Amino acid sequence: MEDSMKTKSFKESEEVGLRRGPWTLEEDTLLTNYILHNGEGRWNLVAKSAGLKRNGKSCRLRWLNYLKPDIRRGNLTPQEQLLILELHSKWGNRWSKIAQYLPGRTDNEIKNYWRTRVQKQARQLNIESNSDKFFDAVRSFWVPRLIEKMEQNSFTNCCPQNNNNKSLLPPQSYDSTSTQTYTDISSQNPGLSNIDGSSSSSIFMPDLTTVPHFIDPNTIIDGSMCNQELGGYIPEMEEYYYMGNSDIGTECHVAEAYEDVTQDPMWNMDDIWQFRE
DNA sequence: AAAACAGGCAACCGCTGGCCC
DNA sequence: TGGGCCAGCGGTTGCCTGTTT
Repeated sequence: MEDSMKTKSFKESEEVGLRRGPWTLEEDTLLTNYILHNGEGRWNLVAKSAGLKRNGKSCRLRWLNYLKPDIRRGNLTPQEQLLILELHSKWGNRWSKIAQYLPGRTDNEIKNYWRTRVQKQARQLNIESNSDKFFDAVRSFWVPRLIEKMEQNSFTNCCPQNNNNKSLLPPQSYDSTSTQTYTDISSQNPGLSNIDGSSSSSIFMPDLTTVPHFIDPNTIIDGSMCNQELGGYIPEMEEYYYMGNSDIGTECHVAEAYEDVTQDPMWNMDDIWQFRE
């Protein structure tokens, strides 16, 4: 960034007495309390009314990326990573659009993930992160390994329960108030037409019938709840979808155990790339 | 133990497009 | 219709923290 521009902006902020840099706990509290009582509204007004010496932009960013109650924290799950890969292949760096399909995740977080993890791996492989070569590497190695992780997760977190009880009762929701349902939207949403495994121009979303490491059909039955995690969120429909297998339960909630694995270092992206060795 | 380095992420920036007057 | 204001977006920076030397 050009120094002169930076200096100018900084001076402008100083001239009107605006704070910059990291937010304090007190500022967070002021902003949160104000929004919870008055709603978001115009951000410049929010900043002023809340008694913050910040500009509206800064308040908006802080709220959307950090303070908003439904923000999810922790590592991205393999499911989320797959979805990001898929959606990025469709839309490129349209972070906010991609974020719409990952509830609780912010565009900033996804962008950071892409730059720090995906592009890092591309660099280490010495290939362009948007090149065909990289896409091939992702399709051939990354996706199967992510799916393998999901499979492990199925056995670790879901299947013991299901082995004891074959019922299709949904696991506990991570948000007990949520009534969001899963729907097979493979035939409903043209923008996601490839998620049912049919042929399409998409290169990332795992084809459940052809990806070599994918769970076998028997596992899908026994671990049906787990495998409904192979999906995403459709903002327009306010619904979750899962990929294919429309014969399994039509309503399901996100497993609580699912939250736990997001904290697990097993989801570290680096070990997914061990094929390099 | 301390310095150097690298990675991750929060926050900032300028640009763009939509809305309103 | 055009100008100003604002929110939202993607790109970039810089700080903090963990790791390595």
